[in-house]
Parts: sequence; C-alpha cells; structure tokens
Amino acid sequence: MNTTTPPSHFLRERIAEDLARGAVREVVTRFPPEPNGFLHIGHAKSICINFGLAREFGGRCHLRFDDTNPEKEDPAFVAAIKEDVRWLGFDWGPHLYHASDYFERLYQFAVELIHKGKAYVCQLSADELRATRGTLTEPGVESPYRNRSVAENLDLFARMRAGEFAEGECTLRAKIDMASPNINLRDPVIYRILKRPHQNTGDTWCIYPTYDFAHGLSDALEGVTHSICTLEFADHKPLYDWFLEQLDVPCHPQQIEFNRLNLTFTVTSKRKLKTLVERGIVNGWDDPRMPTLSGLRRRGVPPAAIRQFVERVGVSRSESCVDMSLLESCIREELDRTAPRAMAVLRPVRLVITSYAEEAEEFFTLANHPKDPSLGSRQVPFCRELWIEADDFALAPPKGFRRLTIGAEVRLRGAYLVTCTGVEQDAHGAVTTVFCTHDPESRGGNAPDGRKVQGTIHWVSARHAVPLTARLYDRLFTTEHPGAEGDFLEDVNADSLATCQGWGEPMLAACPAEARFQLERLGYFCADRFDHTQKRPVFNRIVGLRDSWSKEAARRP
RNA sequence: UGGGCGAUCGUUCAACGGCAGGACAGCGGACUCUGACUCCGUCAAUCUAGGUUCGAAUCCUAGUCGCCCAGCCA
Repeated sequence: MNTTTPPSHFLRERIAEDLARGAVREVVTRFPPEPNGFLHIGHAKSICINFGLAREFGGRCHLRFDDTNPEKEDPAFVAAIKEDVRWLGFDWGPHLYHASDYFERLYQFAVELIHKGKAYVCQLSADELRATRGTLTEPGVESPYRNRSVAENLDLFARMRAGEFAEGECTLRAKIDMASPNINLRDPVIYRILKRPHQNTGDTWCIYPTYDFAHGLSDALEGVTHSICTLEFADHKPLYDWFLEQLDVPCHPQQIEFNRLNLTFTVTSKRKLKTLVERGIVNGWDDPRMPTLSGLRRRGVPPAAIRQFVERVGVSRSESCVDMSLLESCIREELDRTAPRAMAVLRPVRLVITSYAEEAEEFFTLANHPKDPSLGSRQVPFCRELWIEADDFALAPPKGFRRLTIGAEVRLRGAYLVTCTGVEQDAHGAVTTVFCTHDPESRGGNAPDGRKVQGTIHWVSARHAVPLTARLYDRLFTTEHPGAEGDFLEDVNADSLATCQGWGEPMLAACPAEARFQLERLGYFCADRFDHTQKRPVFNRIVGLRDSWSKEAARRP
C-alpha cells in the first residue's frame, strides 16, 4: 500500500481551513455529471477529487445527475455512469440524486424570484435574444418585456408550465444587468420550453431550468458545502452566488474551480470521441484505446492506478496537459505490485531440445511473483518442443544481444540452460526451428558449476500450450497534441492495434475475464472483459514493460 | 479592443517574504533467473521591466503571452 501522505493542494487547504474556523461542520461535495455521454479520464479527476476529499475529511459526496436538458439525456447513460463511478472505487451511499428530483422546488424558487421582481417572462425569440445580448465589448439592450408586472409574470410563467406556449416562444429570465461586463449576468434565461419527455420525469414537465439556475440551487438543497468544478465555470460564479443571495435557501455552498485534466496523445472532447466511434476508427465507446473509463477498464487498467494518477497529477488553477507517460507509469507501478506473472509467446518460433527424450515431460514450479510470495506459485509443463519468441533468436545478433544465437547458451526461464546448435530455415531464409541441447544438471535454471549465462528467455511447452489471441494496443494518436495543427483525425495512429495469435501456458486459458497478468518480458495483459473464454482466450495488452533494450538495439548498426 | 483566470525544470505539482524541491520523462551506472522491478548518480525552471525589502518565485506597478465567456448546452 502507498503510505506516503498525499501532497496538499489548494482544495485540501481550503476545506481544512473551513473546517478549522467552523465555517462548515461537515464536508459535503458532489459529482454532478450530465447523463448525456460516457465518462472519461478527465471525469475521473473530478470524481477522485470530490469523493476523495469527502472521504478524507470524513464527509460525504453525492452523485447527482445534472439532468436539466431532456434533449440530450438518456437513462442508459445514468446506468453507465453509476457503473463507472463504482468501478473507480467510490460509493455515494444513499446520496443518489437528480437535478430533476428538484423540479417542483426549482419551479417554486422561480416563482419566488418573480415575486421579488427579479425575474420576468420574455417573449423575444432566440435570434432576438442573441441580437440584444450585446457583445464582449458592448452592453446588451433591455428586453421590452423586462418591466412586466409581478402578476403578469406569475400568470405567464404558470401558462408556460401549463403548456400554453410553443417551444421557443418565451423564456423566464433573471432580471440582473444587461450592461454587465460579465455576459452571464445579462438577464440569463433560467427556464425554457422543451416539449419532450425527460429521462427521469417523463412528460410531467414542458419547461426546464437551465444549468445556471438549477445547479447552485440543487447544491443548496442538498446541503453541499464545497461545489467543486472546472475553470470554465469561473465566469458563472457571480451568477451562482446571485441566485443563492436572492432566494430563501438552506445554505450557501461555495463554488471553487480547479484545472481540468488533459492528456497527451489523446482527446477527451465528447465530439471528437464520438467521431472516433462513428467513423469506426475504434470499436465503440469501450474500445481499449479510448480514454473513457469503460475503455480503460476494458483495456485492463486497474482503478487504483487511475486514482494514483489523479493524485500525482495534482490540482491547481493553471491549464495543464499531462504526459501520457505518467499514466503509464502509474499503471506499471500498480501492476508490478499486484499482477501474477505468466509466460506466453506471441510471435512463436519452434525450439527443439535434441538432447531431451521425445516422450518425456516434467513440471517446473514457478513463483507467481518475484517479490510477493503471497501470490503463490504454479506448475508449468515442459517437454522437448517449445515455443520461443522470434525476437529471442538472431542469426546475426547486434552487439550486446543477450539472447539465443548459434553457439550461445541461454536460460529457459525457470527450466534449463540450453545451447543453440543450429537452425532450420525456409526458402526465404526465415528461421523455422531452432535446435538446442540442454544441460540436465541445470534443472530449475541454475548451473551446478555456478557459471553465468547472460540471457534468460521465456518459453511455452508446445505440447501443453493453449492458443491465445493477443491484442497489442498502442497510443491512439501519433502526436502529443492531436489536432494542434489541422484535423485531429490526421493524427490518428494507424498502428494502434496489432492482433497476434500466440501460445500460452495452460493457466492462461483457465483464468476468468478481466484477470490481469504480467506476461514476462512482454508486458501487462488483461483477459478481455467480453471476448475472453476458456475455449478462446483473448488478452489485451494494457501497457508494455519498460524496455531499455529496444532503444539500445535501435542505436546499434 | 469588455470581463474572468493563469504563467516555476521537457511535463506536472510544491516552496504561503528566508538555501527553488518532488514526481514523470531524458541521460549515465549498479543489480538481476523478466534487457522488468529495485537502487545510485545526473541534466534541467521562477514570462519581461521597474519598484518595496536586509532579503522577492512569493508583495506592488506596468507590460507580454496563454486559456475561458456573446447556447433557450452543461
């Protein structure tokens, strides 16, 4: 377990202060997704921050669906989001809410605003509204409907609710300041007419509150103390506060903004992710190359690695784009600690031990983890014919090559020392079989005379091997910032998936879906959540091992 | 050219008027029955210009650069 205390950041400090000076008795946060799409790595940061802070300070975190726009939302997303949050390791307990749970109360708040002369029904069209809002440098002009009487507004708003107006015919607007330099304060729309069924409330309503109106009031209704959101909402804070000041609310939550998470070699915009799915560049929202939580899960990334990643990324108020290598490092760290080891050969070449009896076979006991004995050991079968990795043999090895080559001795991991005596090649010169003799005295992998061998390679007994499919995933984009110059689709990595048929030790067919292993010397793999079966094992490469040899080999002539 | 926010090693986060530090990445080495893990070493930053101060990454002033805002999206 990680015992190092997490570094402090401004959110932690702020909450600690508020607790210390008695501004709040208990911390209440919330994660407020709109159920209109899939959660991705960026959301993971928000989830970890909100649920994590609540857990850390002994408070609670609500899962609240911000479902104020029936045009975009779907109950299927509600279910998917709940599954993802749970998978990430968080629990909202009984605190599952929807903004739509508060529609009646929000309506009453709107009525209260009208009574106070702070809201009015505006019959400007969408185009007229836009034209009168002003620009960044010029103030807007006041709506001709701005000074209607309270009674008239009350009547009109009730008729909006009753469905007497068509979509777009009128809106309810907050009466604030059309000349405000902050455009959010120029009489923002707080209710609009949308005649369509809602994912939670069905056809109960034909008017719906906007985000700005619903969000802060929902926070207040739930007793949220710290409403933590991303930087782009900073401009909305004065409006957030304005509603809470005008209305009779149970408390005044504090909105605090932090920097959104961006990652190199990927995209997180909903639009771009959708394009990847629709163009068939990936196989769905949970394709293992997608930065969605369901994609990361299918890839095999452990949730603990994501939590650790979010912790290491840190929180601040400056925009950032984090190196993908940091995520990969967190994944390797978690998996090195927890993943049992196994052997499989992905690009097989036959190796025949000519000194080993044809019909003989034996089993070697191999540790499942080099450092953690609690992971136990297993029996691995061995015989005269093995599969080894094509990369582990070279007729003309580069300098520094520590693997098999004619005349060289290597260790078959956990088994015997073998010396290559020759090869068989096909018509094109490709090596089809490698011949070796073994040292029977080296059973288990150590020579009795203590001689050192420079290399150790992995292997699978051909007689006992199970066929398996390995999907080798790589980064989805070839550039750090996809689309930085031009269309992001031009930066798609055409080689982000390579599929190969290999052989594995028998244990790999017996494991359940989502089991993770380190295939020694190859990388970390996960039995595919949906496609893996005992009859047809399918493994996804989560991330490769750090590989200092390939870099060095590439430098050599 | 309105308003808001931001600027520290390649990346990211610290340093809260008192020796600019960590992580990732890079580079070099040790160890190794995984060219993994681990360990050691190393490279490397305060946007600019003034000011306040014994002392400034930190405070002040003026710039520069970047991001966000003109949905009846969130």
